[in-house]
Amino acid sequence: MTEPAKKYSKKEEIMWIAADIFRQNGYHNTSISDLAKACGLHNAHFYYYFKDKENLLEESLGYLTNYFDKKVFQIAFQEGLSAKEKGILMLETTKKVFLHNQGGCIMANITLETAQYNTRFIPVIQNFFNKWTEALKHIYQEKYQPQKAQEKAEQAIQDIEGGILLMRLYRNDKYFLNALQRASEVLN
Amino acid sequence: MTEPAKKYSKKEEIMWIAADIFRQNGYHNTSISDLAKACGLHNAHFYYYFKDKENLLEESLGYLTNYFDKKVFQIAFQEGLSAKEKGILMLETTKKVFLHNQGGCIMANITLETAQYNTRFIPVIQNFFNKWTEALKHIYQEKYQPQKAQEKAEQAIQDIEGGILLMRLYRNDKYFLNALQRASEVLN
DNA sequence: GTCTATATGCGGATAGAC
DNA sequence: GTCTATCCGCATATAGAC
Repeated sequence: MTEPAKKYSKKEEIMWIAADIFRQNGYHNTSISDLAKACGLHNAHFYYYFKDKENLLEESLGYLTNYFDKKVFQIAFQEGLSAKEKGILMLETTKKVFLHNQGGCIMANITLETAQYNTRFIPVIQNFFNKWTEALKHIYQEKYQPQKAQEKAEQAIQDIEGGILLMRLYRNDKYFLNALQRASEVLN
Repeated sequence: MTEPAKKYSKKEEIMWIAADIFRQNGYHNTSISDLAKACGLHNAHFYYYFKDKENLLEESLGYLTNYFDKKVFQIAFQEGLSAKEKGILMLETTKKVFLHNQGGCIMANITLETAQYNTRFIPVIQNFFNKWTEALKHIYQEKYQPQKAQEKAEQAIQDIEGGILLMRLYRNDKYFLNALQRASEVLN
């Protein structure tokens, strides 16, 4: 979640910054002008890269899912580490990512803000949570049967997302950190 | 969460309906016109009851917290029931309330949509979660020490709120229902 | 690829008649 | 208390010059 070093395309840089603004201010409360200011672009120039505002967010969410997959979820499938080590490493990375820049999870935010009347973002966000669940499940499977590992993974993700909610509401990390702790204790 | 029978004031009826629209469509994506249509009022008439849109939501959230407290959270403090009975009754009521009308929790939605840049709704939503936590903690205390009961209550609420998120994302109740199940198993 | 100008509509909110 | 009319600003998006 820190700014990408160069070698990234202009479009990728825009998606990166846009995702951060959307996460903090919400979809409907973020204007093209807000994004333009943050990106150092003129309003109209967004429509050169993206068809419209929805498409911009949609592509940003996909880009971010890719980032999470490479930087976080893939840890679960690394060779040469024990389940406990992979769990701790992945949850430690999860912690850094969700605490970045005042914290929060754009996937959860967008889901709760729009899911009821707009299905456009649903598939890409489902893809994010599918990958996350698969990763945790894979780790938990070294200790539990597949069905049980799946349940534990879902429970951990729910606990973490609920923790992020309370963290933002009470401006206190503990709820989120406790959830991470519990997710790693599953492997004890 | 079903419509209130009459004997409620016009203002209460408005808050009730408005909360439902806000929950489904989000704060910024709900216009005064949307609310007016749903309430059978003219746009301008809202400003007779409420100072502005923010005040309308703020009062609605307070009204709803009151409703939850009376109908759900107070179950924890009823006389003549065992902890297990109170837990099951309270969680069963929780289930009905959050599954109503396509489901979702307006407190979580508004927090994630606005908490980063608008502190106005924070106190009333904190009050909601405080009351919920106190209620669950009180039930769990018949089996756990206060500190442990507090942790279990927070964990249950996080699990439930994360479950509501996944329920809405995947259009599948199971995540939410599993969380309720786990919250009641704490008492086994 | 980048910028200026602008179309067009809807948002929240108010004034004031009845 | 209720309704009509309306102000004003900002939103998304496009046209088109350079």
